[in-house]
Amino acid sequence: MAQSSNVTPLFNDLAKVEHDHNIACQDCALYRLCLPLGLHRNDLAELDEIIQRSQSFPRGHALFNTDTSFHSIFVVRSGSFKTTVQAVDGREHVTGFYFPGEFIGMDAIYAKAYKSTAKSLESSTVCELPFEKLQEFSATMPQLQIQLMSRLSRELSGDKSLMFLLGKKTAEEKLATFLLSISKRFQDRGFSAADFQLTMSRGDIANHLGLAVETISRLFTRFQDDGLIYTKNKAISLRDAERLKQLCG
Amino acid sequence: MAQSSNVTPLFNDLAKVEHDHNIACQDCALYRLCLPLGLHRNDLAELDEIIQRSQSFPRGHALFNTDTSFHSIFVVRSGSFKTTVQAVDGREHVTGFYFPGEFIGMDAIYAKAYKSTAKSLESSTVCELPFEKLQEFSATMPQLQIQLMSRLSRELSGDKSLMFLLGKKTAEEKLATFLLSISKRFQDRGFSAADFQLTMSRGDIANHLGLAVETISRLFTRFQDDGLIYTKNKAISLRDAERLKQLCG
DNA sequence: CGGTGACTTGAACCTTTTCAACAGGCGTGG
DNA sequence: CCACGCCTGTTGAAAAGGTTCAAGTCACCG
Repeated sequence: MAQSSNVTPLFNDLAKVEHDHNIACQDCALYRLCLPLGLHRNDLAELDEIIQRSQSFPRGHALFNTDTSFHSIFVVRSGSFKTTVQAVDGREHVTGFYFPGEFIGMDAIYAKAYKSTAKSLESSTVCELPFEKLQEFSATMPQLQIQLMSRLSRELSGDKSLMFLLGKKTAEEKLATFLLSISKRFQDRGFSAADFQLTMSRGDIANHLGLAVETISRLFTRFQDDGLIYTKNKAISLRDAERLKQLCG
Repeated sequence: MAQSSNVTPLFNDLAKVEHDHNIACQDCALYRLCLPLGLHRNDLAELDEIIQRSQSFPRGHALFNTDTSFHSIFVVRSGSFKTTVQAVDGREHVTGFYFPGEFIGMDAIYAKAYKSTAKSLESSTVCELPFEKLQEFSATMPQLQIQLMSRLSRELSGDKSLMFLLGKKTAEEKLATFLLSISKRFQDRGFSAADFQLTMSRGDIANHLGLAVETISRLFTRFQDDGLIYTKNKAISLRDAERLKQLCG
């Protein structure tokens, strides 16, 4: 288990990502979740050329921050990341968590500057997509363009849900929603929906959900006492996803 | 003052929008804020053809809801809108307010279905952009494509800030931030940054900021007592924008 | 094995919500 | 044009959900 901590991948292919830094898009286990989906074979080969596959970053590595000049958007290849925005007074908000196949840095496109910071939560790798070239390619690959817009739109839609969560949900509903969201994303990636590692700290979860760490801690305890989940440090098992769903509000 | 309630436009041109439903993009006062910015003259003329300019909607008109089938994204031409997302239990969150030149419905692109509802806050008009055609055009107009991505990206970035606001700011900071944001947007549109009409209700503001109506009401009173603002029903004057800015956190 | 940071637990506190009552605008219809 | 009624907004008092503070435990890493 080199870079991704999440137990045994159900798709054998997914293991490949961990070991080969230079695997091509068409052979990548993430293909069906990733940008190239729907591209013609030739186009894909071309796109493949411009993608820069990173070496493994250690936990806590900053992919970019607000001082980094904007040239690329990133796709998580293995591991996981968090993004944060900061206020002048130092307060920080965790705006999202990102897993393999998910895009980071799209909110930087319009200003051509990163407005946020991205940090790895564990040993991780990314595919770097130089934005200029991506845009050039889009001009001749309508499918690529559609994919990019689609990605942006999906994140937008997710953020609206997150706004609802932050603005309207109770602590209990927030955590239940969060756990199921993570579960779903692991499942989509061929991992168990019930048992997984929370790669982020309790502090990160609390921050992301607009709660205090203590509240998260208490909720974990209560959920466990109620037989909804079982936690042991970073590991978590969803014991009653159905009841958890009902708690989402 | 037919459709837009916001006092006297500083740009004379802006008044035109109010009266001529079929004004072309290149003659539109919103041009510099809108999608066509940067398009070549010929391309613009082509784009112009596919844009459907709406008649005036009354206050409370639903531009779309989750049952509407997705065909178009919209640009506000005059007036203002709010978008909301709903939970199964009926709870609703106001995810944003939209003013002339701003885009509505971009979060629907990826699923080809509206996940939210858009309602006019006053008598308003929109430009409807059929999405299929927009995508066709984008294939041959790189500038259009860039504009669309840019718009999506900007909204994304704004939503991250909103998440920070909802998750980390106090009631006071939330309202101060909100007022300055609205002020800025009016200013960008050639209206006074200091004096304007809040076209949305206190309830909408409260909901959007994740607060109770009573809290908003109390804050308005307090801000007024402190000489920061002056309110009379929907009308508001920012008396001390500097101090307001310091309250934003 | 020891130290440091992450997590947990308890208790007091506080900001915001909820409940309740009232005032004020606005639109409708007489 | 005024009166009525309803919805929106305001204000006060009580309640609560979550935070903060404080202390202690636990896991991980050098």
